Amino acid sequence: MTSPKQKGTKRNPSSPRPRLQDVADLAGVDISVASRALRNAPELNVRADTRQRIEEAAIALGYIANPAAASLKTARTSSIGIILPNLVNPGGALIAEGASAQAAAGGYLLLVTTGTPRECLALLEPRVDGILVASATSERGVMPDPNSVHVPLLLVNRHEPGPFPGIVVDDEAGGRLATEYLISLGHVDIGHVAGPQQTDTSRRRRAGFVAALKEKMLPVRPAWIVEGSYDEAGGYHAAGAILEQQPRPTALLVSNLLATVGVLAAARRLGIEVPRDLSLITFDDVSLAKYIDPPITTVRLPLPDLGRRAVSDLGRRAVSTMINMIGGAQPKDAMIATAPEVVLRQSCAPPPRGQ
Amino acid sequence: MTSPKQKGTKRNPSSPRPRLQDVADLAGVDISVASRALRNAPELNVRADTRQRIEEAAIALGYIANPAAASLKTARTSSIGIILPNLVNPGGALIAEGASAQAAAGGYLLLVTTGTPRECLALLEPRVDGILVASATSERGVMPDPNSVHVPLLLVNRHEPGPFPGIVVDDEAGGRLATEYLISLGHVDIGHVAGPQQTDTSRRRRAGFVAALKEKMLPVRPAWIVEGSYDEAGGYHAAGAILEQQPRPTALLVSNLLATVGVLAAARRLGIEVPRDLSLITFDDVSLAKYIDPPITTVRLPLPDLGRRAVSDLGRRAVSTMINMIGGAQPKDAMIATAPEVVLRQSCAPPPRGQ
DNA sequence: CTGTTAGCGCTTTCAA
DNA sequence: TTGAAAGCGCTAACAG
Repeated sequence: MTSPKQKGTKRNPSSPRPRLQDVADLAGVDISVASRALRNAPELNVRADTRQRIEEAAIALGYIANPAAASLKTARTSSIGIILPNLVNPGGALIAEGASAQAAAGGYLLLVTTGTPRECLALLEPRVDGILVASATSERGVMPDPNSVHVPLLLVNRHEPGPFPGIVVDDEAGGRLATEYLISLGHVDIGHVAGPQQTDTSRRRRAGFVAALKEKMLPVRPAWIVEGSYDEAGGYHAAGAILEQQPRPTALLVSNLLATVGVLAAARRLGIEVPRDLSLITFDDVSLAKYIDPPITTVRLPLPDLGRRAVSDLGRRAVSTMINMIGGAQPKDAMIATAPEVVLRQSCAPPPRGQ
Repeated sequence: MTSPKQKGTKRNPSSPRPRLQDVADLAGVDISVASRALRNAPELNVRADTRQRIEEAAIALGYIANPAAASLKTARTSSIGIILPNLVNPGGALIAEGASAQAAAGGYLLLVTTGTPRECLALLEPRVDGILVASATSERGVMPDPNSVHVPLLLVNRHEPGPFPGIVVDDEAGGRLATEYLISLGHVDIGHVAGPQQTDTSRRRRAGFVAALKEKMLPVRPAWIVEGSYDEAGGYHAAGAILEQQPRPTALLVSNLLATVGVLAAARRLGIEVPRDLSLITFDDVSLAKYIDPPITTVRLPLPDLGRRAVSDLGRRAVSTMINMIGGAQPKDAMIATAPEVVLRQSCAPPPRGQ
């Protein structure tokens, strides 16, 4: 695929990158003046015409500052890191896209990595001014020693007791709202395909589910609450375990959309028709939800369309908060207050007669 | 969300990061010796016991090298950048995950960004040793001026005439294989929901489709080849345009899986049953394909399961190639040779009688 | 308003 | 085998 022995070749395929000194020379000024002019330094002190010469020189040369050098001097990197469990689950991808947009707006580059915080930290930490963690954090050994992290760290969509603040959407309210909606349709026997209970999000969604049932004096049956991973296989197996029981629930709150695809597959296998025999409601209002059969009723947490593409508000807020933290703020856990809403589609119906 | 005025606060929440000098002091050696010892420099020249003292000191202090300083000195960053159109489409996400794994294995950090190459370049280029571009590149104005890129650049899953090499899987063979499979079932009237024709991948898939039809002396009807974006909406509208025609095809090759979800929705709307009235085959063998209804027959290009999760072989190879390029290699366009294969599921059947 | 200067933390000759 | 020293490109005092 590549020629085998080429060791001595020049690394840069084209001309070497111009340095600030080159710009200064071309503009006929000192390098320090060029530095101030190009950075709009607060104590600018550069005449407008001088500055224009410098900017023209920079453009003429295609000058781009060397961030390593700036970083060495200023001890900041203008980058923010985010650690996700993976890229294929739409929840994380949405957060990352929102975060990326907001970071760019604030003059930061977002570095996206996948894995556990422990794995990613050594690589990421020295290259960024702050780290967002959207991976699961509750299991032992996935979080780094707090003493070994030297930049602000913010948990996204989870909070944990401990030194690190978290920013979350109100998943509990979402779980509660979804459950109340099912109850309002007449359902009494409601189960829950829960997400991995080591994630804070899943625990909060489940807590909302349980709270709603209790409030309406409906029974909470532990056998109808089954945990599964946030993907099709997780939903498939958890739903199988619930739906093979006798009696079985007439409605299910499912942890996320991918799992719901698995739940639908399990229901088909068992000859259970959605929504006639079984109502389904879930989270993550991404476009897939409205194209599958039946279109899935979801709870939308604040992940609105901003601009031309779906972009995660949570990701945006996480980055704003992080930029404040980099500036020295020490926020406590924060809850994004936007009220969740049910997006009606066709996966819910009143319970079958007789039940 | 954050306390408003905290300007003077220390930036680092905990102790300052230890420097190499601290390690050297603790080990009682010169900083340059510590540098060599920790990096396993080729001309090592450090006694084993000295080296052990240094390593122990590094661990005791939790030393992590400052990449900005190293980078400034060595003019390399140990990072590779990848530019994707977005994170929500599983194709790109898979490539990024594979690339990330391979980069880590080679001692590189993968920086993931989304957007057009032109947008991302200034931010990315000075921070990485090489750039992978998996965004669309054919439209005018999305690629940067070749003279302004000073690091190796590799196009992933596309190739274009011009200065930048590309690495692709054999999408044309995939399109051909998929079409031949449909023909082998007896289909004669076959349409194609094509991806955006400004992407090289889509053009190659389409070329394979057309080639297979011609080879078998079957008619190629332009009205049955409709272009749509790589998402549910794209598939929905393109399929609508094809299936509302009279006569309509009995089978469709669809550009990707998300689009196929849209095609299924369009077929439902028109009362067309899959696979009885219409066979569907697509690309992207991700887990969603086997859980939706009906499970979708796909062509698998080399994106095998490596390790515990689906990881893109294409992403891995792109990174290996890039690491060679960083070392000076100048590869030509490369085609990953693995033969595509049909993954049989339930979206294909012989054409309905009479046709 | 502009120029001089002293490093940021690390790597890499080169001399001891 | 180790140590001394010169920067990498940029920023930020401070002096002119």
